[in-house]
Amino acid sequence: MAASDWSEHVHAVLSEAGLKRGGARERVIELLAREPCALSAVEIEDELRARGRPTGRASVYRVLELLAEHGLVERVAVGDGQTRFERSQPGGDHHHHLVCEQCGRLVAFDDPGLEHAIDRLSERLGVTIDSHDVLLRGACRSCG
Amino acid sequence: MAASDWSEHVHAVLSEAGLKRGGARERVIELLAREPCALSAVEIEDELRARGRPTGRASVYRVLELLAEHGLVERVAVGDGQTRFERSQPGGDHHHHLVCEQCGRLVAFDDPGLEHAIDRLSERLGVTIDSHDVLLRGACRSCG
DNA sequence: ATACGTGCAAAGTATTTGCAAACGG
DNA sequence: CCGTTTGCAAATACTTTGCACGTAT
Repeated sequence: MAASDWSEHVHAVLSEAGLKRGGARERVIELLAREPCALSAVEIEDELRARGRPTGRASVYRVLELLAEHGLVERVAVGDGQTRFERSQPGGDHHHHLVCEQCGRLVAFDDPGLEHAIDRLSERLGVTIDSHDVLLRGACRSCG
Repeated sequence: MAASDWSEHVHAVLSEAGLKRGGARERVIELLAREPCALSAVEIEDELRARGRPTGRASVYRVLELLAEHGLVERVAVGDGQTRFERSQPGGDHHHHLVCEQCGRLVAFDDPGLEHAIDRLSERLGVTIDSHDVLLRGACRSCG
């Protein structure tokens, strides 16, 4: 799903829910649409300010919470004390992350074998899995 | 590895590192030795106080940090704003967690298929993976 | 008009740090 | 003794909440 499609999808869902548009929300959505990978609320706030579109921190958090409730963004926990967010891929398509222990960068990847292993695991355990996260720590290609 | 073995192992490593024993550290280690699954610093502090062995919060954090540095505990991030800790299994043996969205409980499991999928993934991506975490969200057996 | 949206400031929670006193080897 | 460990309190960092004002429909 392209960035612009995601943004349209978000607007459709929110308007369907009877919500109105507003500046802060538009700014956060626009930013997330272009930045596909895991940003924290503070990073979003800083980036918006840097772009000359300062936005209240509370609004950023509220927008992210709203988007998460509607399944429009995913929360990504990297294990530092911050929650990161990224737009979700409605096609059931999704990715996971590798945190490079040297440069600190977040690298996204996907792997059908991994997804398959999780499906089989769900059957074996006899539990229902709504969502899952896989976090790898190691050295990325440039650092390794 | 049994609880008492872990505790001995911890003492051996720390004494090897030239560290001295102290009350707070002993209390945290003893608790972790008996509780094999993911406790947060605050939970540890509360539990110790409940057992009539109150321990300063800062000490709990310092002990956990120390144990983590020596690879004696693993950090487990469940995505609520807290870091949890559990003793690590030196046999290379380790487990992952399912967070039940209904009762909030943490269920541990392990799965060779999953570990295998991650090994193959590491080769495919051409990266070095030092460690990994898998977090499932869903309904546990009692709730599902 | 009337709900929804926003920003500020204050409060809340998790974690870290500075420091002086207590303690272990 | 001397360096480690501890506890308290203060500082930090992230996130949430209350409230008055602004705005979209």
